[in-house]
Amino acid sequence: MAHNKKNKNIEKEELGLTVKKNDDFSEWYQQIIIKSELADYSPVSGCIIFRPLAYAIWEKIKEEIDKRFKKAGIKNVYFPLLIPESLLKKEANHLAGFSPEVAWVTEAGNSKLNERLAIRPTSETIMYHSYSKWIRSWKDLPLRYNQWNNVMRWEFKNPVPFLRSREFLWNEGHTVFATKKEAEDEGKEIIGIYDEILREYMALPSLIGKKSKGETFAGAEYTISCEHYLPNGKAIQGPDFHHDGQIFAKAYDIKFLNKDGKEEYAYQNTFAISTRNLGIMFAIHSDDNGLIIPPKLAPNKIVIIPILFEDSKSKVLKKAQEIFIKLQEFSPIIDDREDYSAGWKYHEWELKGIPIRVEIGPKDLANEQIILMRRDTLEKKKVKIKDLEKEIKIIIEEMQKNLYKTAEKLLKENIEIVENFNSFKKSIENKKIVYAPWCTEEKCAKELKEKIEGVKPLNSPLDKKREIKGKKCIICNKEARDYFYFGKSY
RNA sequence: CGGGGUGUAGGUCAGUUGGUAGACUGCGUGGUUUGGGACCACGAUAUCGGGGGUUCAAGUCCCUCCACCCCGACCA
Repeated sequence: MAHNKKNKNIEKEELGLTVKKNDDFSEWYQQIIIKSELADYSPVSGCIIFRPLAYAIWEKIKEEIDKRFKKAGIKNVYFPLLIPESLLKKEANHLAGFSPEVAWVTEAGNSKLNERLAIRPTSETIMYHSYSKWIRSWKDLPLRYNQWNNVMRWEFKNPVPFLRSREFLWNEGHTVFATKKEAEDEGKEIIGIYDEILREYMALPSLIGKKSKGETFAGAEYTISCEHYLPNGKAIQGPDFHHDGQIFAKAYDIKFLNKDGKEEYAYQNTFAISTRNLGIMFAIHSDDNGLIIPPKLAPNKIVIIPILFEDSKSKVLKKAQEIFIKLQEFSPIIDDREDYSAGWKYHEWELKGIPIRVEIGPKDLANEQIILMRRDTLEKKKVKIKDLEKEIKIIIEEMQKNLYKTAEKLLKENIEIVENFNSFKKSIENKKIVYAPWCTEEKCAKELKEKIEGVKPLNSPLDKKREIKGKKCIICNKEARDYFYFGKSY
């Protein structure tokens, strides 16, 4: 009956995702985030609430990176949230880059402050103020500090959970060296750490390369970035590393006496990975059934669902409990709620991205087996209970690899190499990232942006480049100086 | 910040020429169920985004502010 059909539709709308990833990415993404209980909106526009699931994933990422930073000799510190306006103003480029999106504290209680205080959009200015006091001699170097904190950038575009929020969490590494070479060498180490975490934990490939002049961090000499490709055809920047040369050192007076007793400005780097990468990861891996979390990052890797019938309930529950104890290392969830059907639970946990489901029912008891379902392929497999741990470990490995492979395929299939403007335009219209020769002049980047909305140079790979000799810039047709990736940016 | 759209129960939405608040879902309790979104009964839940105005009467008309969504300039 029509009435029933209508009810059925509403029911579906309620519980699961109502749109497909390929049909309406933006709506799909929002539903993934809200319905899987990763995050929720807050009363402050652009500031989201990290619910336990999202925060646990972030904690794990943070833990792995932090471990590697510490091993590399980087120490954690904490600097204040508020930065006096006078300090923020010291480096002109840096200020120009951030001032449009700085939030200010102007009052305390009923009294106006003498000087406005910026809520940090990033901490160079306040940290370097101290650095200039702390660094006196070559013996004080290198100084390698990092902080895990929140920053605020008052974006005017619509906020999107994780991908573009006004407050976000990140690490900001701020290091100081006596020589340019030492500073630049650190770049390889840091990008190596970020890349490892992206690949091994988040199952995300990226395009690593040097940013163009126009896209370089405000106040840096150059920027190395990891660029990702989102399923909606947009490119988005992940972790980055900036070599500041002596620019900040000169603005903030960070000098030291070298071994010859001569005064020198220090060389600096800054680097960061933010909670934006959570959004990138959720967007790339998840599907029409809901969230998919790479198993290495999933706080609960397994959900055990006992199939309960009146006559066998206690036996099945008992076995499920045994398995629950046996699988503790995977921090399992046991869903023994009696007021929901098994099918309902399957949908719920798929939506929430639990990597592996263990089904156990009366038919399985006799054979000492269970059914395993993996979230990425939705494949089911019968497994003997004695082989459970072994099989789960295999599936976790395979799933982690498979997610990476699928993400890599998405990235590779969406890169096209072009050498003239017309095919460039066509590729961009087809939502590709384009690899093309460029004269590297900023006026060409500007012209490009005017000709094709939202397109910008992403970066230029550090190695394995194509031969640039003899190639022409796809915009001005003059001699090209480098190959760059271009794309519509998120 | 510019252009467009939307705000009614926790969620999705209905609400006719203005006449005083509805559905489904979810939530609570009890019972029957449970191998891919089961069912029955009862129950709680709305300052109709906020403020102001027109009117005998406003969810409905007008003004204003706010929030959210889409598209742009900016950005991790």
